[in-house]
Amino acid sequence: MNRVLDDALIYEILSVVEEIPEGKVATYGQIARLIGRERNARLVGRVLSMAEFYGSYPCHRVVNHAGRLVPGWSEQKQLLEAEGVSMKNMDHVDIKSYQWHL
DNA sequence: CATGTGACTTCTT
DNA sequence: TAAGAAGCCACAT
Repeated sequence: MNRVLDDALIYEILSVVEEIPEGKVATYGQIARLIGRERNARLVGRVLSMAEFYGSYPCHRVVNHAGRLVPGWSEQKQLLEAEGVSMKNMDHVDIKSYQWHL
């Protein structure tokens, strides 16, 4: 099993991800900053990779700072377009216009 | 134990 | 604005 990461950290991350409104996207760094771990963006990505194991979360609304989608995840593009998020190109979303702001 | 890679960011040249 | 370096965490070799 996987229990390497702190359950508290996972809860915090998933809580924030769950708060992302429909039609908006957030970056790993932004999430990391919200939970007080600005430099731990990598952990956010790792947690999201196994987020489905913990439950159903809108992890498709999370992209990197450049708006690039998750490599090797073809569904993400369709999921975002279905929410009204425009694509910059094949693998990048128009994060400049759809980034989640508090 | 050392190195390198990965759903990453930010600061500095 | 683009490119390089540093920072940080978990995991594979």
